[in-house]
Amino acid sequence: MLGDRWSLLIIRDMMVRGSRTFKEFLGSDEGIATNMLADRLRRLEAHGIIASEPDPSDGRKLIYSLTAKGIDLAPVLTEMVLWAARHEETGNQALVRTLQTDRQRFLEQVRERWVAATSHAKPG
Amino acid sequence: MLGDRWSLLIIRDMMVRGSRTFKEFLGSDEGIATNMLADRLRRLEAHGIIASEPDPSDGRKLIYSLTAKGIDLAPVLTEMVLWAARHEETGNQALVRTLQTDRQRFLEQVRERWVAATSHAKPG
DNA sequence: TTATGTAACTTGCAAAATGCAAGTGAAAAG
DNA sequence: CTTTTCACTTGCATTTTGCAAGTTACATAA
Repeated sequence: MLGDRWSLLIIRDMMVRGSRTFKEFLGSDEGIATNMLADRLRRLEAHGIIASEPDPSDGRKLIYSLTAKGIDLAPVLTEMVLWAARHEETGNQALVRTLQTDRQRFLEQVRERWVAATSHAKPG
Repeated sequence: MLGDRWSLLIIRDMMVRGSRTFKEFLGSDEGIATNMLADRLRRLEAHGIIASEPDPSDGRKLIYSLTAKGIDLAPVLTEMVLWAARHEETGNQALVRTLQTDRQRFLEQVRERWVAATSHAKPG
């Protein structure tokens, strides 16, 4: 269900880079094709990992966000980043150091940010 | 590099079920085809995640084992299992409870078992 | 020591997934 | 009202996957 090249990268972009729209996902380093991106977003939404809603200030845009199920993948992604840092050339040095220093704190912050963003999006 | 359907399942089988040979991998629930399995084992070995050596007591068999890089994926797999347990129907209830109770202890045991197995395989 | 079995693959081929390039339609900007 | 922008879709070539049927080297049983 996450066993393909793109799904976890999309989720990572949402969690780490804060990507929220189709165009922002396209801007990621890996270069996903538009049809693939559309398909993966559809599947992730079907699996309840992300949700989408129209942007109130721009009718063309859709805002994608992580569900609770999606944000719960943070520990998985975190361990992947730490593993890659130990054994592969790694991209985001700043993130790696943050995680190495205090992973638990980082995870709490991710969740807090998510709760804040979620609650003001759907008040009630 | 782990972004395909089979690689992480193979590693999981090695860590959780203790699979060590081609045939044992084939016996897994998911039903991987022999050509796929051969290809994935080759790739994982090329990436330094697993290693293989001939079975001294049976010249037909190859014994696959996790490298240090491979065993370091244990935290990733652990978090995946916990995530799946929270949000999906989950298979190995006993494992899930173990992880929920004391993940850190479990990871230490995995590593100890690996060190023991590795050191008597290559003494020195 | 010959026949049979088994382990770890390989090969051939059809089907599915992927990726590129070029649309499309609706909404926003100029 | 024309041009852009955004989120896609479509068509098609390429690549990956998966099934079934070999193949080769070793092991076991008669």
